[in-house]
Amino acid sequence: MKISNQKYAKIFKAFCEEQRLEILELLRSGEKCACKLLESIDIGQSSLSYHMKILIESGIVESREEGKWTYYRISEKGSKNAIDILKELTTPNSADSNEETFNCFCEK
Amino acid sequence: MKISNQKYAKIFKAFCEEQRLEILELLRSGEKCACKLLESIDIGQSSLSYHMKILIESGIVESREEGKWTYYRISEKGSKNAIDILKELTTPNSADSNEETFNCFCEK
DNA sequence: TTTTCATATCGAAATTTGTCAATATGTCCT
DNA sequence: AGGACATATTGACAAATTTCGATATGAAAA
Repeated sequence: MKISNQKYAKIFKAFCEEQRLEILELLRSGEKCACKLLESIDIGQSSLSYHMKILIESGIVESREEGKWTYYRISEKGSKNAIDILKELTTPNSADSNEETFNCFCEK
Repeated sequence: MKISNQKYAKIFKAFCEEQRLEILELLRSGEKCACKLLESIDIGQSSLSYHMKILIESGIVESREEGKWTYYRISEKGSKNAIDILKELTTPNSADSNEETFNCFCEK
């Protein structure tokens, strides 16, 4: 339980920061190298690198190296996974192993 | 653009933190009051209150007051909205107003 | 109306995250 | 080999988030 929450939190870290959403927005129109992203976003090179690492660790972005350059793209698999998990996290789960009544009456 | 990214980031803040995922997990099995959540989670009362505020501001959780108690539940509407946005954020967008070529060749 | 209980808010401390400048690594070009 | 370039990593600082204890608010119970 704890372990998967940790993993899940990591996935959604990709989306809880404006700069990273901006990066994702740029990647929506196709694969881009870091240098291209740097041109479009007002951020230092090492900061971009930091964000790309987080995006990759979340599984939402994949990278591909080609010579000097690193190309980034949105991972279809990672995205689908994130959507599935988000659905799970917000779906009622009556079959859960919750030994207490479902409704809380606070009647102590 | 910037404004909606800010709004979107706020939504996904709900899911990028372990404690909040734990709270959501508890709410999946039905509406709960703060006192019940406090019993299950190792956290102080004011910290819980802080997290609930973030969850509510994200739209993922709704609350209802009844006498002394406040009941929290997962918002179906907010959840659907989050899923829609997540899909949008990760879907290729070739029709985007991007005047440059879609692929980056870094040929300067 | 005084007390008690549930939750919210505040201010300070602790922790985590993000930024930048400098440097490291590794590739291409001569 | 030597220089130029693209990206990663590091360490120090800045900023944002999270936590806690104390206190405020507001409803119910006595």
